[in-house]
Order: sequence, then C-alpha cells, then structure tokens
Amino acid sequence: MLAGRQRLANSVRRSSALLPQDPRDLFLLPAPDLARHLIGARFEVGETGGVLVETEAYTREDPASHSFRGPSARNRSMFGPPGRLYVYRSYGIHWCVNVVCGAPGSGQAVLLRALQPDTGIPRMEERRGVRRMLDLCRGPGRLAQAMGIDLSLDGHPIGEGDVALVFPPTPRAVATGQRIGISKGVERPWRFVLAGSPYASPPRLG
DNA sequence: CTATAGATAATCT
DNA sequence: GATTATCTATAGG
Repeated sequence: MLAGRQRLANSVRRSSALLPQDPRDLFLLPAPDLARHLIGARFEVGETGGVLVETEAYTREDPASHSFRGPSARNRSMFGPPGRLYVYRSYGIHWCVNVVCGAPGSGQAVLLRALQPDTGIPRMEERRGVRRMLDLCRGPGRLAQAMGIDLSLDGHPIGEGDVALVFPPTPRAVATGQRIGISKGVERPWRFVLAGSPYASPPRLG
C-alpha cells in the first residue's frame, strides 16, 4: 500500500543516540523503566498510529499484576520473550494491550493506557463509533478498540507484521502517580503520563 | 469538572 | 460465587 509506512511498520527503531544501539535492548528493562521510556514513543498497528502518552508498569512481585500468581493460560505471554504483546480481555468486554519486558520469563509488562492519534484517524473513528479526537485512544480499552487490537495479537512480536514501535528521540517530561483501577499494590507509583497531555486519561497528574 | 451505576464474561478462589 | 489493569451514560456542581 504505502511504501514509506510499510518500511516503518516492519521494525523497532531508535531515534536517538542516547538509546542503546539496538532499541530492542530497552525491552530487557524492568517494567517501571520501560514504562517511562515508552512515553513519547510512536506506536503503530496496521494503518493506525500515534504517540503514547500514558503507560503503567506491572511486575511479578506486584499484587496488582496478572503475573503475581504465576503462569496461567491467560498470562502466558507475560512469561514469554520480552518485546512481544500481551493482550487480555478486561471486564469481559474490552481488550487491553501490554508490552512484555524484563528478563525472559520474569513476568513483567507495560500496559498501554493512552495514545495521541495522528495516523489513520478516520479508521479509528469508524471502529470507535466516536469522532471526538480526545476520546479515540484515551484509556486502554479505547486504545485497543481504535487500533483493532484483539486476542489475535497476543504474543505478537513488536516490529513484525504491521506492529511497530519507535522510541522517542529525547526523554519526555513525565509525571508519575498511582495506577488506575487496582485495589492492591496501590502504593507503587507506576503510572506514567506525558506531562500536561489532554490525551491521557483522568485523573490528571501534576 | 466529579461521582456513580450498570454492563458483561473470563478468570480465579 | 467474587473479582476485575474498563467504558458509557447519566446526574449534579
């Protein structure tokens, strides 16, 4: 289709000398570190894409994490190789997408909570049934719906097929705070938001 | 802007 | 049987 975009879509790219030679090394970071690095990164699935503005970290020792009680049918991707997607069904209705990270088998992932859309907006509006830009990808369920993400992408390697990630050229101003929608592990400040972004979900941090 | 109820089904106890 | 990494609609300030 579009040659330029296709090239972009078939790789994980770095856009800064500050980052490791191979950007895939970032997937080896512990979840809280990767979650911070993902703020400002471009994420693309198929014809849709934009800039990540909100993430959350989950680790094996974290009671709020799906991996806390060990491997299961649902969370097997979290215990697989880093740099792949972990997709799960939320509240029986929505899909949510994570980036698996850390040492292989360590059960860590970063939840992608919100994105500022800039590519394939008409397609996102179509999938969401909403035209308001701010509401297209503000929240993990909305992000997955807008980008057409479902269980078929669970375990999918980032940088293959039409899933692409480009890390930001320079560090972004990131605000941290309590994660959303959890009842355990609330003391861990593992929610990361691009400072001041209206595309992040409430409550605002600052 | 915040607060709340209800939907809905896989997963876990 | 209870919980859940959510969303929408609605009501009120």
